[in-house]
Amino acid sequence: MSTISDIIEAFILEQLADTDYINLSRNELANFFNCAPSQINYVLSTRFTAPKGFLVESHRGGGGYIKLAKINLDKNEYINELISDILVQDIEYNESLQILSNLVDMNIISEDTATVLSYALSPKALAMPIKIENKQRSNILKNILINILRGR
Amino acid sequence: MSTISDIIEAFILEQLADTDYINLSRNELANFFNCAPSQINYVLSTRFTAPKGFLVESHRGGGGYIKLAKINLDKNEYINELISDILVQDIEYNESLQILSNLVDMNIISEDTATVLSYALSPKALAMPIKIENKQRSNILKNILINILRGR
DNA sequence: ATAGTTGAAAGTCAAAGAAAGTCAAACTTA
DNA sequence: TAAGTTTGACTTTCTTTGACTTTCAACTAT
Repeated sequence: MSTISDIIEAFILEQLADTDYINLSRNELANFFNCAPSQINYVLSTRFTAPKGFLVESHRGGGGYIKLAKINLDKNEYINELISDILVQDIEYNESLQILSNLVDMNIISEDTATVLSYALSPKALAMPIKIENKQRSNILKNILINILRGR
Repeated sequence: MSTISDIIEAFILEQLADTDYINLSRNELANFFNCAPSQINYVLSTRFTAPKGFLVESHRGGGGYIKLAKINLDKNEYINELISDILVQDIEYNESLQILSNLVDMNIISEDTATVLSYALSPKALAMPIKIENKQRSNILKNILINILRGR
């Protein structure tokens, strides 16, 4: 009935119960649960996604780790909506400016930061031989928001 | 988990805390930390790089040493150097973090802005089916700097 | 003095080791 | 059968180690 993935999920959730983030060792976890290391990736990518309120960050190599953080999804409707509805699509430069200005109005980022971000999201900054500008912009914005949510 | 390299980095940073430069003995350091001498080179070349604001100078032979100095650049000089020398190449995530930390030190951007930018420049934010991540990062940073220069 | 020798540094580079990531095939189960 | 799960081979990234090289200063012998 309950799969290994469910059990691992429960285990991780428990670790996360009274703290904002934890550091995992993929190999140790896999060893502990007697499963393939990639099973951990499977659990993380199916159960600990951004829309569900989690942020995953990792390092490879010696001393590598996986950091798993909770983000506060219910704090702000607008950001939630951005992450799960709006930013799943490609975003034009003008739309992104509108979003930035909203974020400033809501005191989520400062005006200065918005200005710098507008440079970062400009068509020139994202110009590339291959035409994926709007997807990039969307992806960048989404990542900013997810990380901002983690920090509060 | 922190590696030997991290520990050596912290040790060196502490030595540097209240002075502009220090002289290291590679062999003594390696001996102290019980590692291969070349490990010191590894730490220096990955953690004490020019974009992060360090200058390494050394002499071989008897009485040899490694001199490690913090450099303090003039604002505009630094920005110009970044634009014309460093950001003509592709930039790894770690390098970009070093650049951001420098920009904060020099009061070119605020700490908050740097944090948000670190999200925008993270491998995840720039992940795309096509492998142009480092070029994108460089391009975005360059555009930010050009616009900052223009705006003052 | 001058050239050559020696030993004490530091540098280089590639191989080995230690993580985590990817992806598709095989397996389960509703 | 379709969706979700499990596994394992292969890849990528970062760290550690060691063998070999280069440089320099001090010492020797002429």
